[in-house]
Amino acid sequence: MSTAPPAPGSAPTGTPADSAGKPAESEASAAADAPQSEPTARSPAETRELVEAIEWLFFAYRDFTSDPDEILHEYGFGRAHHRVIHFVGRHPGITVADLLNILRITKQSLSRVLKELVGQGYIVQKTGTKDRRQRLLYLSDKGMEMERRLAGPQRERVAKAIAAAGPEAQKAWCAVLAHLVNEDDRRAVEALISNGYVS
Amino acid sequence: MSTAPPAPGSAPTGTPADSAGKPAESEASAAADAPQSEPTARSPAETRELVEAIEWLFFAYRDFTSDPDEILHEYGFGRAHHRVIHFVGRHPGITVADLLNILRITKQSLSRVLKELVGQGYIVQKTGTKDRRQRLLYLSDKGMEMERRLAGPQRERVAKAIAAAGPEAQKAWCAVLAHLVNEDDRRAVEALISNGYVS
DNA sequence: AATATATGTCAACATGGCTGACCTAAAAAT
DNA sequence: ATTTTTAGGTCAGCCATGTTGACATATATT
Repeated sequence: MSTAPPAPGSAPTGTPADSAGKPAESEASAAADAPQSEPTARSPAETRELVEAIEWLFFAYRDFTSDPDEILHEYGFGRAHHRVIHFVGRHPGITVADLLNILRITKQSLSRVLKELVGQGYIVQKTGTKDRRQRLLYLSDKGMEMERRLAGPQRERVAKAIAAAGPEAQKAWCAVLAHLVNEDDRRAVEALISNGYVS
Repeated sequence: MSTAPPAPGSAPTGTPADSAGKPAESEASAAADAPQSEPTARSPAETRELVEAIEWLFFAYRDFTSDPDEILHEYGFGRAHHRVIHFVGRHPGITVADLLNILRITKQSLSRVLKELVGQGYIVQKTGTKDRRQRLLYLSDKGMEMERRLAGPQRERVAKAIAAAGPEAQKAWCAVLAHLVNEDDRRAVEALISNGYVS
């Protein structure tokens, strides 16, 4: 997706996210005000590599989201729409509550884009059978076509990047990404991602 | 930084970006409308791994940007401020034009946050010596302290993720990230990142 | 029958993108 | 020396997409 997760970080939307900067933090640094665990001591070299890794993430995310953003513009949509289209596409029949949990936005924000997508026929809603309060969400044919257009260039970009980085890069890449996710959420996200290949 | 690159992808402030979704694209897929190169044919298994990698990036970015976002809130700032603070911190004396090129936003947008940061004493400006039209940007002591507070938790997160993924993960991780950046910009970004460790 | 849940909706507001027009001072070109 | 270009700023307004709070409805659950 071309999203920069909500405001969290943005940045490049996404809005890619923001990173960190600067030299060898004197002890005073991060512990200054936050009730967090003391920052692990690191050598200047380690700090430097860390800062560089963070900046690469910023720039990578900035460009990663640029392809879909352009396409979305043709439709008059934004990143928020892409996120919804993506997750509905990957989890046909997903509920509004699940979507809210994934996107970490308010129902009012979701409502706005969802209304547009349903109104213009990209997403269809069906009343849940087990629980009739639920609105199960599906892509229409039109929605699937848009989803494919959005996904195409982004997958191409990621595929090339992984290929260029060598054969074993994919596992390492995903492992780091997984460990960037909050520990509390990691198992749930993993379940979501691996069971998501519905059809 | 907690940015989600501009809208591009958007999100957690690191705004996280949007990803892609869905099953084994029938040939028609991404080439449908875009004048791009034909999407490389991929097996369902390859597609699946690709989609999963993209989703991990979304969730990783979402959480990656969450730490600074909270701290920024204390100051009454947003991700946009973090991005500026970060790059000024890492490139003392950076010009407005360079910053615009990195952030890929308009000068009016940058102006808004820069004005606040300068007004509240987090950033100081000096007139360029070679070219007196330039305003060279530096963090004040106050700005450096904020920068350290913002960077701390984010570095901690990345350091732990890399450590958890194994020793050689860092190189692979950065290699993939570098190749996600637009090819045209890659060399410039690399130069920026590696010469950035100024002090 | 009472309560809790899933979802929707109205209204108002904040942030941070954007465009367009226009201004100044300094550098570079003629 | 005059003109043009460049670095930067500024005003005004718009748009996308977050937020909070209050309230409504239908269905499940107790």
